Amino acid sequence: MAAGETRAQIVEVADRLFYERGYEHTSFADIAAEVQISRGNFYYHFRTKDEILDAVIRRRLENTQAMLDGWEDERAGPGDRITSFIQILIVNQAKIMAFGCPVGTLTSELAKLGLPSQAGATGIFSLFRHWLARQFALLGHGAEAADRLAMHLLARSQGVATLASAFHDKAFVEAEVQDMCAWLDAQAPDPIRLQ
Amino acid sequence: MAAGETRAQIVEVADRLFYERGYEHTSFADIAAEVQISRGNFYYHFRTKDEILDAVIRRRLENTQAMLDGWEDERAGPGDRITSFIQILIVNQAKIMAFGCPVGTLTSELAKLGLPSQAGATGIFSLFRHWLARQFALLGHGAEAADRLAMHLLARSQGVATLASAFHDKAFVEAEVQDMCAWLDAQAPDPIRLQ
DNA sequence: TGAAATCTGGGACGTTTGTCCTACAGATTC
DNA sequence: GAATCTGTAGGACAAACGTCCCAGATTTCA
Repeated sequence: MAAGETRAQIVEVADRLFYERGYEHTSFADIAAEVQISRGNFYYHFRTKDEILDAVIRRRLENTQAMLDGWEDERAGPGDRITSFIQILIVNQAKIMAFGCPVGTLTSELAKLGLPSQAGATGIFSLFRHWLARQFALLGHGAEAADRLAMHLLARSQGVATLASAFHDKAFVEAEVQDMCAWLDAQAPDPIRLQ
Repeated sequence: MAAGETRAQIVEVADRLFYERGYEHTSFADIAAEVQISRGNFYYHFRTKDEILDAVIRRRLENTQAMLDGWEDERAGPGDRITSFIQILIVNQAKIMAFGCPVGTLTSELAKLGLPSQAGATGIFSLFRHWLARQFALLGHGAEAADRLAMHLLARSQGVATLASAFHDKAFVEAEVQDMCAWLDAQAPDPIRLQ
């Protein structure tokens, strides 16, 4: 098999398992079994668990950045782009109700484990934060206000994800998404609303 | 030592360690070391890890109920009581910034582990949910609207806790708390506001 | 073609995990 | 005072963990 291919498969499976089972509760053997390689081969690509975690976080950073860039290309107005962010809760509803938000739950777990990779996981949050802040700035808000709005929206979506996985309540998620969209509509400071 | 005393100490330490390190990352040996008892003695009181988890969840249910009951006695109006709930984020700020919300992070972890105790952890959320809903009902909202408001506020505080532990941003927590209090002020449906 | 580099499989290591057993100390009861 | 019950200590167990080594298979390239 090609050089990077096995490695990429490992990272992809690890990414999924870390999300579904948690980092600590996922073992080398679990990942190797799903990729269908031996533990020895695994060790050739990743020598420690921290290395896999770093690779997974890097992968998530790249995927997140790509998703945000994609929205920036597809969606004409900043309001529509922010709406795309809010709609993640609908698009990924099934997974979120089962396992929570991938970013939030990983960050929480790493915070308790006290691993240095915690900073990387927070970095994924930062991508969303700064991207959202930029969109709010495009809506006409000053830098400080835009960041506050970004953090506010990020917090709300995190809260919805947490309660969604606790109560498995689809109607609650939909109501909150609608509420966030309505809130967004009210955040255009100038009379020219979302174009 | 008296019968229940050692047992109570075990549950108390386990409660703290499950919060600070996570359930999975806390071992029998960790708890026994902090209580300063032998693993053998530990086994006399709790035969499996699930038993400790159940005891910890029961303890949290009781403590939470006691806290809510206390607010019901101390605080005259439902608005003040809800404010007490929001203020948890300020009172427990240091711990929340370090380890997140005890309820939210435990629920997330158990959801990934697929343990049957997950229902118990969600029960702690339910205590807050129904207590908050009752307060909103006392403010004059119908049962359905009161529950929606309760879930909304619960979600917001969860989101703030998650981002607080990710970014360690004290100012953000304070701004969100202020915002939630302002939001609460606007939720009195009749002209007679919080008394 | 043959040597070198890359990739893979299978097993081994020391440690830690949850779980369990047994022996003993102190109190309680008859 | 003997017998019983309750609480404690310390060690033993198999399994799983992260980590590591090494002998081949495969590919690369001179």
